[in-house]
Amino acid sequence: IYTYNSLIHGFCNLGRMEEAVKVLNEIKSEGFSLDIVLFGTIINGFCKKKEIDKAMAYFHDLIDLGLKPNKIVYNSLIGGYCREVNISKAIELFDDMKSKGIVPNNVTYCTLMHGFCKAGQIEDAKKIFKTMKETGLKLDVVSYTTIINGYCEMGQMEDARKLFDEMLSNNILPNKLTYTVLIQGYNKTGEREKASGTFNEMVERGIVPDSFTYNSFVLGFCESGKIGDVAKVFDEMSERGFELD
RNA sequence: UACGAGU
Repeated sequence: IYTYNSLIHGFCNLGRMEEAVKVLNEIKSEGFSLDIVLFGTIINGFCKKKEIDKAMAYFHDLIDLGLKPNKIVYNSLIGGYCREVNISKAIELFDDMKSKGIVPNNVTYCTLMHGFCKAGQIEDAKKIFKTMKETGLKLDVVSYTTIINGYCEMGQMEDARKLFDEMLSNNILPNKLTYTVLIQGYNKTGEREKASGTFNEMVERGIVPDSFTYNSFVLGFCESGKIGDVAKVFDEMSERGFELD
């Protein structure tokens, strides 16, 4: 059943849900019973494909079979609704999960914060972040990067930087996503020097930029018409063995 | 064996 699940997971990652479902049905016809992990895999697959209705159908199926939805299943579904910016449905599930005694974790909260940010509800995202601290959850790099990204999208770079510093003082190490988010934020506000400073800081910390980081960084130069700097970065990328696509 | 952040 682990093997089957891995196979289904693979199809889900490729977005090939018809085949994922086929494997799931094959398991049933071979007389195995579906477990919560298999449901979790298929539900998450449909959530990622923005087919939340199908995901919800499996959610009801598993309940009908007498299985109990767990934290992962709820997190996936909450993420599915957030992806289509249906915040009220996401919150409905969030409440439902809590009413069943399931305690939200970092993933749950980050998913919600991300959803709020996407919906432009940064204030609500901030509230979630506050709740996370109050409940004594161990914030991690994803928690911080998610909320920092919310501030960056609003162009509130002073606050973003404050949170970044707070993160450091809590001994949570930023990664390339954290830095990329900051660079994009500085691009948004037109603070080119800070974008460059952030990029340099990242490299000094020994964090290796990837194509997302470089793209964001270069975009800043493009927007200010500094084509010469773009060429410089391209050269550096080639030296680092990056294929320019 | 399934869930969260960046162009």
